[in-house]
Amino acid sequence: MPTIHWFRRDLRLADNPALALAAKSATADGDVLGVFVLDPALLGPSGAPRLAVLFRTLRALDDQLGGRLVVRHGKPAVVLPKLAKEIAAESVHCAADFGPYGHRRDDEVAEALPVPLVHSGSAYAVDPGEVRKGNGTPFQVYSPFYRSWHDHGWSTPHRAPRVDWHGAESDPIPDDPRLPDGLDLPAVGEAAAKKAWKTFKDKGLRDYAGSRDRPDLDATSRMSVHLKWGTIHPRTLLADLGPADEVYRKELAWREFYADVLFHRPDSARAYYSADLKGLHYADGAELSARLSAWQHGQTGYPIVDAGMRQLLAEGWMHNRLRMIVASFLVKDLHVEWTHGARHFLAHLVDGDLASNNHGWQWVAGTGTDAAPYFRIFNPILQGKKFDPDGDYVRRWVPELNHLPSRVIHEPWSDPNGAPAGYPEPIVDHFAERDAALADYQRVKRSR
DNA sequence: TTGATTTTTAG
DNA sequence: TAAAAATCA
Ligand SMILES: Cc1cc2nc3c(=O)[nH]c(=O)nc-3n(C[C@H](O)[C@H](O)[C@H](O)COP(=O)(O)OP(=O)(O)OC[C@H]3O[C@@H](n4cnc5c(N)ncnc54)[C@H](O)[C@@H]3O)c2cc1C
Repeated sequence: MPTIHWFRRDLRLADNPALALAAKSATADGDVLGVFVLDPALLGPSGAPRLAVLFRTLRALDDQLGGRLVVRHGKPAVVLPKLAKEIAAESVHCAADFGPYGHRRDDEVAEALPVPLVHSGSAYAVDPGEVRKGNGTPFQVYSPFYRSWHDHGWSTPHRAPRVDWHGAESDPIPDDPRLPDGLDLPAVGEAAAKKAWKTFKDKGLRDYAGSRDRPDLDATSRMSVHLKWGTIHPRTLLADLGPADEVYRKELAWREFYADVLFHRPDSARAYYSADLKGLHYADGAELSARLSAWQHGQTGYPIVDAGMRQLLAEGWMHNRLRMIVASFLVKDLHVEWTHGARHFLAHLVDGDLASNNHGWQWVAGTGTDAAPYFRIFNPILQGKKFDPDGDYVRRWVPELNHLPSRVIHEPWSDPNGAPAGYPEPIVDHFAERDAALADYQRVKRSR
């Protein structure tokens, strides 16, 4: 009898424990049916790069399965039972999916299925919820989590199982949405992920610690999109790291930390982890929409912010340093509640992930666990000068400023030749807004 | 992990 | 004058 492997965020064959189990469980030379459920709730309001990356990843997987990947539109709790009956499957296998809806949705699926739903593995080296403090409570601070996580360890990667793929009727994988002209999305799929990792491991890892904060250098691994859809598993990355690669390992551990936090506090996906700052004054009405729109379209008049936001719209990716700068600017300079920014990010990032994104935002907004204190306010001019010292990153994304010398590119209004035409004036005065944010913070703190 | 600004001090 | 240290949110 055949089994079903339900592909979720594990769109790969190698080191996929659930798939291995599905293959092993198929009795009497049975085979495995691989299905991906295109749940509208999973996609949400997604930008074109994000959708294109998913569809391309699915196409790559379909190729690996010799065209046998079964794609079905709908809710897992409806699609999977139907499919299981259709092919008289013996069991359904999948990786555990953590997050606000993961478990609840899976209970629903398990209940609706005529056969067992078997979980194994997850998208993390250490499953969320697995490491805890000595007293059994979850970690709230990163560094002790890291030590415990590291001590816990993980298995070495396994090879892809040999699988005979079972066919069934499939909905077509949707065509790519219209993309901006000349856009180069990253190559996706398991083979591309492996290749990208090898290139980074050989060429980028050594300089990572020193260059990871420089958006102009493109010195990071860009593995986030692959980790998002599971075309590579973090175990594979971790297995290649030596003692000298501590900095990179710690970044991977942040992803695992946030997943762990979300596991214990599923509500923190959309709601404040800590409600302490709920009383801050935030823009609303017409002011909110005007500011949000200027920010989203990269028209704030702060070059480093605009460069980042334009890259996000165009490519669906932004350097970590830029994510922090633009998030800080939205929350502390434009006084827009972090939830608006998080929604925009999630729709457009090709690596958009509930745990990392929402806790990244809560880190910036000062509402998360182990977050940056609210009073730590980024100065967008200084950040630009420090981390994009020659202005090359800004020039790449803000052509209006192409001609400016490095000296003034992060503050074009101070150009002795006058502010450049076609580029907006600063939407707000950073120093005034900084003072306003601090004053409001004091007010909220006093009132508590 | 991921600041900014002001003040002090070395050269 | 720039780097280091102290202080500030
Ligand atoms: C406001 C904000 C929102 C973010 N949203 C997301 C998101 O939706 N999805 C996402 O994957 N990352 C998110 N991050 C984290 C980080 O910015 C990206 O993971 C990173 O920029 C991806 O590029 P990279 O793969 O080249 O990173 P590298 O520097 O090469 O890091 C390697 C891997 O480590 C992990 N990692 C690195 N930094 C972080 C971090 N701060 N938090 C969690 N994991 C990290 C990622 O999986 C990344 O792929 C967010 C950060 C902030 C500040």
